[in-house]
Amino acid sequence: MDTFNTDICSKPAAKFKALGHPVRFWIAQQLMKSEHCVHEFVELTQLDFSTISNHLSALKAADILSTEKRGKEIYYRLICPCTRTFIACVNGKLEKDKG
Amino acid sequence: MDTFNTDICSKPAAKFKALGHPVRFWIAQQLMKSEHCVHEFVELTQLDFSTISNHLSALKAADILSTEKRGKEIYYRLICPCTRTFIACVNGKLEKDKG
DNA sequence: TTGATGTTTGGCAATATAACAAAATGAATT
DNA sequence: AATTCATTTTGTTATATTGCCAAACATCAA
Repeated sequence: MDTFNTDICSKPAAKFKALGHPVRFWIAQQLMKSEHCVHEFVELTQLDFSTISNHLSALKAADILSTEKRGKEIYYRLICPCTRTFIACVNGKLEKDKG
Repeated sequence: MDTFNTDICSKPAAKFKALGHPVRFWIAQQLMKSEHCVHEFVELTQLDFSTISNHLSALKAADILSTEKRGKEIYYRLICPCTRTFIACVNGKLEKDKG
């Protein structure tokens, strides 16, 4: 076992923390299928633009999302495929638990 | 895209939230290699027994850990291998970013 | 009963947090 | 240059959480 070291564990933990909010988890889940831009998320949540923007910033700060500007819009997408895998697995487990 | 639904997203998000704390992330990481019991974590963190116990409870409540009692001790282990995979991937990414 | 191993509860102080509104940015279009 | 559109940043408020410790409680084995 390793001795616990805050500095070492804070960064990876922050990634999980970023996904640990219903709205942010939902966003990541939507991005499993394809990229999307801010106003699409706003429409489907009924939340304020700024609220969604802040959630997206949080995910980006945790290096979970990347952005690309095309035309007037900014497209968000998942950086790491393992996020997809883990989300899928978590969802799978939850499905099983139901039945 | 799916409409956002709090009920649906809260449970999976809670799993991420559970891992979104440095100490809990570290615990999960240690359990990637082998099972351990409470006092081992206490020794290596210098935290109170109750503090560690609460962190373990949080992870268990999120269905990330399972327990087994053997003799005097209670052994904790990771339930889902995909957690291992995701942690390894997150760590790998962070390693890359450094270099 | 005693000792070892964990859990639960209570309390506190600090911190975080989510959300909205309004102002600001910046690119693209006119 | 001015305007418009998409998004971000800032300010604020209220709320909730949370992490931690300490002390009490539970369980089991010797």
